[in-house]
Amino acid sequence: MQNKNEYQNPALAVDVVLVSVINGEAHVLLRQRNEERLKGAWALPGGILAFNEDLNKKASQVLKEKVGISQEIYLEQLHTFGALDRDKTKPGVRVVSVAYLGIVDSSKIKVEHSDNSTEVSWVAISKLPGLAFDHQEIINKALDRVKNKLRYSNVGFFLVPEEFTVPELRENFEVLLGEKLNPTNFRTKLLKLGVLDELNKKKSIKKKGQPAPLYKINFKKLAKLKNTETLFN
Amino acid sequence: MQNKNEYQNPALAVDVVLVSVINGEAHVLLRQRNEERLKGAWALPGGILAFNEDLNKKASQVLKEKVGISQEIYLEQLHTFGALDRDKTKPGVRVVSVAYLGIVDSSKIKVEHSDNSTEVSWVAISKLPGLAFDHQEIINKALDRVKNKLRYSNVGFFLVPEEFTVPELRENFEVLLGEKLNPTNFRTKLLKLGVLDELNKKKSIKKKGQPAPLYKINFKKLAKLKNTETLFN
DNA sequence: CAAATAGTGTCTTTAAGACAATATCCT
DNA sequence: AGGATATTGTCTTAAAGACACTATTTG
Repeated sequence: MQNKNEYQNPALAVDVVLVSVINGEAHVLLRQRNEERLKGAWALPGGILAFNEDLNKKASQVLKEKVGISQEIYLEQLHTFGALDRDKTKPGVRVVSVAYLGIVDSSKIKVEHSDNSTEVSWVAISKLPGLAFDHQEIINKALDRVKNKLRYSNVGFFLVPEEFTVPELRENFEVLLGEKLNPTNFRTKLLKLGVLDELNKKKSIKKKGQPAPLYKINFKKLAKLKNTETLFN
Repeated sequence: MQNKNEYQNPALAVDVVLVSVINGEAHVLLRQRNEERLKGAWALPGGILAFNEDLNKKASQVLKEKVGISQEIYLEQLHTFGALDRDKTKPGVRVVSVAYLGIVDSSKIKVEHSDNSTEVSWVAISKLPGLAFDHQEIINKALDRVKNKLRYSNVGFFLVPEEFTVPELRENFEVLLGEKLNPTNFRTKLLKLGVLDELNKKKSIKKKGQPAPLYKINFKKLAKLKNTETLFN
């Protein structure tokens, strides 16, 4: 009955892992499926690539359609998952997933319920429910990638709102890297990069102690940095 | 009952970029296609993923089937290419390619003609012919990845034969990075990594000057290195 | 012995890391 | 004032880079 499989192509899905730090913990954006298949299960926003859809455009389109995000955000291709058993609930079905990683500040992101999602929500990494398919594995890979990229690139700047303080940014790094960073040295290196414009305002994040000055990223200067000019390298 | 749309999924190909340094220049392994489609064109070794084939196993299988390589080599997933126009010669055809990157020492690799390849050959980057599909773009991405990974990982060790000299390894780095490295400092850092066993033999690569001592990689020690312990970081 | 290549030791410069001192805000 | 948080400056240590010097081979 399934010998048609020989010449049938696997379906191609695009799944997106949006990562953000909220209240001192890493979160990812999940939706509760409203499709027939695995209805009610929590999963990454994703969709099947149609025959005439461009792969690179699909990720942002998935975000728009499934979770109502129409803003431009930082997205990069993460990895393609094609294990035979990645859908353990239905062995005959074959979907290969091209996963994308997005790094955002959740407060910038306006999420809307689409009728296609029962529920959309930022979920803390420590409180992830059982996820559909191999989405847990995809998330693990995404967090791993973030951790590495924070060290040898400047994607970390996408984690903070337009106006932010140095301790705020540092805390985001600490959360995702899983280690404390020396506040003094972090600050020194950050400012030496020369991509921050100081605003004449201050903000007290913790509601105690000295408020920290607010900065804004100078994206023109950021774009001019070489590959090797990062916070850590 | 199968949904008709499932038959309209794009085909999934796996293409492999094997990179090696030969005579002081970066090379990639190419084959001349003997398939009906684009017969005679130079292309990366690749194949279509069957419905019941595991993605991760496909890359090494492609190498075996298309260019007769049955050895275990270092392979990692590179990127998935899914532009609508990646096959410019036949707009109706849709193939999404999952590209893999392999880093090898070509002298270790035994290539065999399969009846499915007219010709198989290591081709210098500077002498690449026009390639099928978007394979030039895939190669560019591969070389870029190698360049980056040499700086923050230890994949460089896969470039040299079992027994090699420090200047040999350094030259491979220089070629792929596109810049000269200070011999003294390269050597110092390399030996400080502590993953080389010195053999009691010497070898004169250039047939002139003082012969350099031969080393062997201690893979046990190499495996124990942390992510952050690399030649450059 | 001269030319070529490899390796060693040293010095300078730069970055990383630790830490004490000072500043600012809140209650 | 006292606690909490932030920034500044300094000191120490480690790594990176430059370079002169020595060693070993070939012709």
